Amino acid sequence: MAKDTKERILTAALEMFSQKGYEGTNIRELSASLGLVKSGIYKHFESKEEIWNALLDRMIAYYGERFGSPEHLPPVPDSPEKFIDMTMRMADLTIHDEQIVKTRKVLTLEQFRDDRARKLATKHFLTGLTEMFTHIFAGMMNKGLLRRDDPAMLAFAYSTPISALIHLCDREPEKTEDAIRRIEAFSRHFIAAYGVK
Amino acid sequence: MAKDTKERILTAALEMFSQKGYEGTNIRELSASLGLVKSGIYKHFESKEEIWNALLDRMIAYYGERFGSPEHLPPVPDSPEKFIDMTMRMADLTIHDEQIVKTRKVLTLEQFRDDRARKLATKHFLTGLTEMFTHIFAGMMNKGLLRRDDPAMLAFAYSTPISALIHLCDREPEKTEDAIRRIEAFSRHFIAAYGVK
DNA sequence: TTGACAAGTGACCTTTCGTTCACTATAATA
DNA sequence: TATTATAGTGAACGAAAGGTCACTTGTCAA
Repeated sequence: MAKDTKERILTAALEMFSQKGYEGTNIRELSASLGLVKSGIYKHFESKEEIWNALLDRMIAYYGERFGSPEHLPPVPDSPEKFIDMTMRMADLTIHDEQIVKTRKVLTLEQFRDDRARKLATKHFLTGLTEMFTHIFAGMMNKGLLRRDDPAMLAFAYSTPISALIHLCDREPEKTEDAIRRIEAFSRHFIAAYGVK
Repeated sequence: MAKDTKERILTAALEMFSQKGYEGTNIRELSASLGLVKSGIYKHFESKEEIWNALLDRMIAYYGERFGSPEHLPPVPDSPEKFIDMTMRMADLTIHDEQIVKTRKVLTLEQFRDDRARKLATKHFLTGLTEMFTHIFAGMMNKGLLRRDDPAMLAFAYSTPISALIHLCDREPEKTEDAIRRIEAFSRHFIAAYGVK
């Protein structure tokens, strides 16, 4: 039982960093949560900072694989109802997927301290969703589902309110159900305002 | 040189907490930034945690004074152009006022650790602006400046994109100019979509 | 002038931090 | 079977953390 220890350390580090931040996390506790004694960690990483950097590497790579390339863009929905479905599926995933939630929390906590975290935070919190919806809205306009307008502006106007509610879920998980309802209500309102009648 | 030391400590604490977070801040450095030696601080506060709580008290009180009561609501603008002016003045203040910026950063960093910070963060980042614009939009609908619609939904759709750009400024200050331009562009787009022609 | 008190100092305490190191157990390789 | 690399242990380290305390200084009221 060995070779995956490095992975297990990173997983535990994501968990702790997302709850207590980098400074608030200590190696003893981190090792203990893996059933190790603290010095054991140093067989796999040279320092706490190296753990942090490896974790960021993983988060950046994961983001690239998952959202980075055009072929991962979702298909353009061909009805308003399917558009709302897609939004709700995406929201559900991003709110409930533990790894994604923890990644967002870590980026929230470390965005002012680490430059790579800063950049990745902007992608997660702003540009990522906006770019995705820019593509979708351009497609929907071509299909006549949406009024002709600046797709990037619409994408910004659509994704940032949803993003705000996702942050709310991260901060106050007990409001998750309400937030999901509000995402759907907002989505329908948006279609009512910009959809082609 | 004496009685205001408590205030100076809180000011310095806001500065440091906003940059390094609570855990990342140490009392020696904090005192040094005031020209004190660390034990001097303990003449004014019993512990680091008491400084934190006092700072939160101040932030909560300040928020209450400034945004908490109905009489502080801005007047309902009586033209689209004045509405945009008001938005831009507010954005400019909230992006450039150092105390407000530091408060947002502290709340960002400590929202998962401290319950009062959690609640205040939600006010700062979501409900505060939304409530304000709900009032303004209801007024503008009455004046015939805005299409009749759910004012709370419009306020949510209007304030959260602006909030996202404010967060961007906190995170990447070099993008401030661009963000302010985008706030204005969004504001005009919003009026074009929902304003009465 | 003196006494009292608040403000600030510097040495010191304990705890906890990240890190090191000599050692052991294990399991695959030669 | 002997060897060797790998993973994990436990004691110890120096540095830095938060906090205490006896002491000095400066200010103002009595």
